[in-house]
Amino acid sequence: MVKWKRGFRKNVPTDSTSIETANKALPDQVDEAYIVERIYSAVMEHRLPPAQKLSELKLCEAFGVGRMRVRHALLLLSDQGIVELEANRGAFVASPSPKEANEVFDARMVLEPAIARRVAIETPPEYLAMLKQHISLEDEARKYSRGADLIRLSGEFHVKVALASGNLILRRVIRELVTRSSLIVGLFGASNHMDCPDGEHSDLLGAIERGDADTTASLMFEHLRKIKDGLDLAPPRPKEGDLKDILGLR
Amino acid sequence: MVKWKRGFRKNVPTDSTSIETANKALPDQVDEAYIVERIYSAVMEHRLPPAQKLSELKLCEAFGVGRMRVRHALLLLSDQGIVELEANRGAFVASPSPKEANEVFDARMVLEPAIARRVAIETPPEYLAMLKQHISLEDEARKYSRGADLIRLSGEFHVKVALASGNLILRRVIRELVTRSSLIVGLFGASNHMDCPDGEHSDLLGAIERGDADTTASLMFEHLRKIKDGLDLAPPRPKEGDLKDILGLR
DNA sequence: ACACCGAAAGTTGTCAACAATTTTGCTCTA
DNA sequence: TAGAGCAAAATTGTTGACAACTTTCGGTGT
Repeated sequence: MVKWKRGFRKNVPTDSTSIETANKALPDQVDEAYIVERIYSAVMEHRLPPAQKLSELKLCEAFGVGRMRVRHALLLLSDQGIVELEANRGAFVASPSPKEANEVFDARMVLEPAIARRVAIETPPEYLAMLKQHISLEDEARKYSRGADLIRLSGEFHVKVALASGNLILRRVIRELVTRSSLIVGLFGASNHMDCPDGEHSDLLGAIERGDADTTASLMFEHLRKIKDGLDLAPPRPKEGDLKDILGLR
Repeated sequence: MVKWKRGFRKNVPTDSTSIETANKALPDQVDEAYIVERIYSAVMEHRLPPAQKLSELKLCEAFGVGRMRVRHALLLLSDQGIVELEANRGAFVASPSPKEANEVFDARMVLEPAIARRVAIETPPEYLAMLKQHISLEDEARKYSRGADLIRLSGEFHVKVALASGNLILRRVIRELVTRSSLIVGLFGASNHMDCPDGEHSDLLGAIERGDADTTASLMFEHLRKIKDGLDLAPPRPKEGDLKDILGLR
């Protein structure tokens, strides 16, 4: 994310653990980019639910870092729509409104087909191999019903397609949208897990390998439409105060 | 940019003046978004040249703000590639390498035709009017040879096209790329100002009005290609140390 | 004159204390 | 018991001082 060209950051030895549950050893250097990265991941894996409070203190302890680092990371995340800041109240995982959800998928349906088309037209072979390998990872996760992995992999596939364009800017844009989509699916996803349609990624890769640009683009478009249609965006999310409606009182 | 939901930071007219020289009355309350906005504008108008040092102290004085605000703004800008941070050395207006320049235009040539196509297919009429008015502004600037305005307007046109999709996410993405393009044109622009070809924006708008999606997309693509071809990206910018080569010594 | 070295000045990075605001919990009253 | 009001606790926002690092400048020796 943010790179310091000549940065040396001192060690922060801590065996403190995770944001929530996972326990990976912390790297020697924890900078904003790392914190952003971890929160990204946690959102992608539906481990951080929308509207989750992200307390500065707890994040400081979790990462073994001063408050400044955490605040910087949260500022960056808020700029990308992953986190919402409320003055004097703190940071919360974003909780997109149906309107915003629409906007995100709308944007994806415009951008991703174009990117996929471009990838179909010209892909460095190493990226093709990467995509193939990714599909097999997805298959494996599906085979053994590793749901959490499947969710993450489903999103990552789209990021990797963008990466296969060889253009890191495109990757960054899509990554941001995919992460927000993950929140959206968590919020509005219907019970029947239509969010990761079985063979579609594989079909897409097939079209890319054949160099069939038009098919690739339209497969991507339909794929996204299907995901979006699987959501339940109709009823505007209750603002606070509509609780009575929700609970059927009144 | 960053929004506080319950913060009363009065927001401010975001019109363009310079950071350094022009003196518009500062708004009552200056927040990060305002600073970011102003630096954006200054870059768009080629008033902040690439590699320009952005000293914290000077920015603090210019905006009449504490160091924290300035640092937050710089962090956000660096995340968007407008500013580069070097540890212990400070912030500089980004100075894209030819490779990065390629990447930016590459991304634009993938994304913008897709967005323009979408706009051609379906545009709310108020946005059409906005685009028309913008073109007349450009014409006027050209007529009276107001070069600085023309540069800014040329870039803004692309942002407004994205805005005409009605999708603020798309607008944001394009705005970021256009701003970086402005830096790139400043760095690599050939002397003959091919950067803002005369009638092309007008042609584009024509195709949009006709609802001719394919033509719109291809006009946009060619337009960008023309701009990119007008750049001189061939010789990798000298890294420090290659001075001897440049001067023909050795 | 030139290169090298070191101290001083200037700039950025970090931390801790303080101020402002929200949230929590308690008490009192109807 | 429910609710309003108030004080305490907790959390966030801000400021200023200090540490770390870079750059500049002047002196020294060759």
